[in-house]
Amino acid sequence: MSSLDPKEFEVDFFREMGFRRKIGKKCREAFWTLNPDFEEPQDAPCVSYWFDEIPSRERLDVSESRRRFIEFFTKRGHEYVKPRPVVARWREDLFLTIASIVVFQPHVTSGLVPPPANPLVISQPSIRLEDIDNVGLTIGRHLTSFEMAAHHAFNYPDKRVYWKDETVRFAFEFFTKELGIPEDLIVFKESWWEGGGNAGPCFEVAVGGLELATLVFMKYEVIGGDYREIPLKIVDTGYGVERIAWFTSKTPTGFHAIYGGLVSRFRDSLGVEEPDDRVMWAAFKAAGRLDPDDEHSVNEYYKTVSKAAGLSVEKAREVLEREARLYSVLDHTRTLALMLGDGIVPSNSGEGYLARLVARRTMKQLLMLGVESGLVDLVEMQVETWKADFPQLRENRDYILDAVQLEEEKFREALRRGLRLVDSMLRRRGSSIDLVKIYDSHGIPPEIVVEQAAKRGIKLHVPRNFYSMVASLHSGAPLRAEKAEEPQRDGWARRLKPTRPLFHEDPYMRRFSSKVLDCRGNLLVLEATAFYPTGGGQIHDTGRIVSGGRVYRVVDVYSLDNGVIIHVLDRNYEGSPGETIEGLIDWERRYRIMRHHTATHALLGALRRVLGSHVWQAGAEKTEGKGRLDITHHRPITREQIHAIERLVNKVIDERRPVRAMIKPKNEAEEIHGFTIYQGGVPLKPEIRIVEIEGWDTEACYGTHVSNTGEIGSFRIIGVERIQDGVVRLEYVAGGRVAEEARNLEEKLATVSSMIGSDPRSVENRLESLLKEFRETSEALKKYRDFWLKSLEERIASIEPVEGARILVIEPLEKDPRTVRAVMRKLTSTYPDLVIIAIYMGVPTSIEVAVGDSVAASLATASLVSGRLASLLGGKGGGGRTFASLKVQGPVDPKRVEEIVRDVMKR
RNA sequence: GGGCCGGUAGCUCAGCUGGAAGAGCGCCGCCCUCGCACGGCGGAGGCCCCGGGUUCGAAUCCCGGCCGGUCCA
Repeated sequence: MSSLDPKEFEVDFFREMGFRRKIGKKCREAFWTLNPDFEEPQDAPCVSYWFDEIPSRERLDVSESRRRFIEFFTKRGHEYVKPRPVVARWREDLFLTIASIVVFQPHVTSGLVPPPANPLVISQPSIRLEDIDNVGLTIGRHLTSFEMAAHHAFNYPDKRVYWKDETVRFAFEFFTKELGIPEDLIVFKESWWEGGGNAGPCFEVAVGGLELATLVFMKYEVIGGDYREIPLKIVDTGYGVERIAWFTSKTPTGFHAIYGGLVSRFRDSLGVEEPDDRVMWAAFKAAGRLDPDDEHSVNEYYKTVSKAAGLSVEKAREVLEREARLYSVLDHTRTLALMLGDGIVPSNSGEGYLARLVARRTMKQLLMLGVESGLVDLVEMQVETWKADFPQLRENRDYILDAVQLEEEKFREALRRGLRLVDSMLRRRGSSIDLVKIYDSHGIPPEIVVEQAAKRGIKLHVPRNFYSMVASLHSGAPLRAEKAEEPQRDGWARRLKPTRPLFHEDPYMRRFSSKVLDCRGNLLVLEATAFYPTGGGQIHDTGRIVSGGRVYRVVDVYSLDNGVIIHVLDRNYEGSPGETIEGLIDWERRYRIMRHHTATHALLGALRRVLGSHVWQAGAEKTEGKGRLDITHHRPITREQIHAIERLVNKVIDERRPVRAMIKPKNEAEEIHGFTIYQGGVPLKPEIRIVEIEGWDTEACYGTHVSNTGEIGSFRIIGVERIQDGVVRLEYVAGGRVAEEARNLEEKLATVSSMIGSDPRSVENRLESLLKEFRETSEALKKYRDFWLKSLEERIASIEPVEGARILVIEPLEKDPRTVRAVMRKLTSTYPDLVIIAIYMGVPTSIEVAVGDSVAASLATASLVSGRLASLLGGKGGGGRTFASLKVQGPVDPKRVEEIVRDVMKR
């Protein structure tokens, strides 16, 4: 926002209290304060940390900080809302929950769905990975995972809750009354916030150098660089729970405040010696001014600490670098636990990659500390430490540790592979090897390569802008040709009213009548339809539409965003709007699809029970022939697991559980069933359709289902395949298709049996004897080859040499030129004076020439022989010193070939 | 979803400026030994991922696909 209106920041409270607006002398930023001595807005990197000098009433750890905040706001009319997972399952445009407002985007912020409470208070665990490489260095300012405590108010045009003035008062009261911070130390800096398509003015609240909260007043929508005021005005605050803990604890680093006793336990496991208190407090004082992205600032930081603590700069750097690694391991392991605890499966794409990224950055830090393994133990300590605050860590403990274990193994494997490669590069190319390329293609962090090179006595160094070099490698022209905009054949239908979905009212309806709403060409829109449109992983129905004695086939059905369902007919519709038609669904097909669809839900329930709750649907398709479900899972599924899953689904079928569909308000559905309902995506509607298999599985779903699991009949998994790292695809059949599948297998077995002259009962025995026969034949063939070789040698013995070369022309019976070549090679290496010509008669005839070493040296090379042959026989060819080949169009007389070769030798 | 790297003997890989498929380890047999290990000699083991193309000739070059790895959205 170029022209920020200063009026945006004038609140009654400031006037009442006598706050003054100032501009920072160095920082040039506007701020509000009661303190006549403040000349800067009191946040890093503008001023140093000095909050250690501000007395705290009491020391609050993370849990207590959170509790106090929530209590403060619930006492002031805010309703508590439970935090959501750190994986933003309800967002299609975001992988991780990066702030509390993300919880309400986009459905609440756009006005589509009311907030779950208003005003509300929440403490939302959030993950941000942008600054992952700075974590540790800034001793607590940067974290990859943190809790954003927040109170939100949503002001609608017809319902005002509260706005800037009240928000600022709350902040002031919380900091002064609840935390006991002196009034004149609190500073409100004017700023501007943007994110997730929204924007607005904000205050950053800082005390003693540490920013503790941001108060955002979201009132604009950002559309292509333009700011448009929106009717819904949102108070979006963010208080750093970890910062409150740090502020009140007065520890030299944030990590000491957040992790408490875990710091020394990690210190012991990683072998990082505890530095002198003086060094740490010197770091504290200097860290506020540190800009971690600026090499110069980082060097200044080490210098400042070394001076204050009486150490050499090298020593200060060494100590602080080791400390930074310790802290980043503390931070990353908690982040990893949280990500896995909310069910992320590490992989090489999507949010899975982000989990892998965190795991690998952690292992890199461990390696740099000289620690080879033990990530699992560290994560386990985090789970133990935080399980009361985040129950998902306790619930998914086994999965978390197993996934970490696997990641550790995979990284070790990648490292082993990569390092071997690096080694051979170092040997071949020395110091000119490309660190960026090695990282990008093989995942070996540059620091590790440098270390490896040092072992071989080669000095390399990591460029300062290493990661931006990696980034620039990826920015190169990803411009793909935009898909040619399909001609909008159905634009006219966008203005129609939504089609009534009869398939929801009665999924068993197979014939219906309705009025034609509109039609163009072969596209037909009805008032109501029982034809299911492709969607939610379920394929569309087919069938017939009968009108005025004419019968049309329905070949495709799809729906527009506005709920209008379009039937695609096999030919142009000849009727007109208003007339009544009759629709007939291809019932056998539809019923199979329904069974596969309900089977899919039953299967997912079984998968989550057998494999764990990290299992999420990653894609699905249900057709007449089979069901297909892709799930997130880190390990290959074993045969035993497949059997257990299959048994469980069949049990659910036998239990005849009722299947119910119902429409529920979004908030209520989420509250009752949790986010696991969003397996197949997130419907952006205030009310969503829920399909529930009683006591087994509940999902938001648009599809048609049978009314009782008993109708699925039977279930069988017919295929399991790993389609990418972290994703497994299952294919399965239900009902009558199970018998068909069994029949097909049986037919195949019968065919195979008869192909080998047997029957299904004795097929194994027959195959065994065939294999034995094959082995014996192969051995016999080998003997004949030896025999052939011997007979050739006899012939060679009787050949009259020409100019000292013996010429042998053969027409091998062998089809495989490789075998013949082996023989030719063997002979020419045994008899260096030998020239062998092999002729494979055919169209075209191909000829191969092998020349013994001494002939090639003194008389003629193979390429010379083949060249002569080619020019005299009318063919093409060439070759090397001892071997050559050529092709000739028609048949060739071996005698003539021999003559030509003799001539070549005589020259 | 995209970029990059790779797919050759059971394993690890070399060969990749086109010209007769290789090494080390492992396996089998023999020698050595009372026996084992070591050592020595000999041997078996290959759809060079698949499909097209270029070429007299492709593991090697080109195009497409499959699979794996990796980085980034």
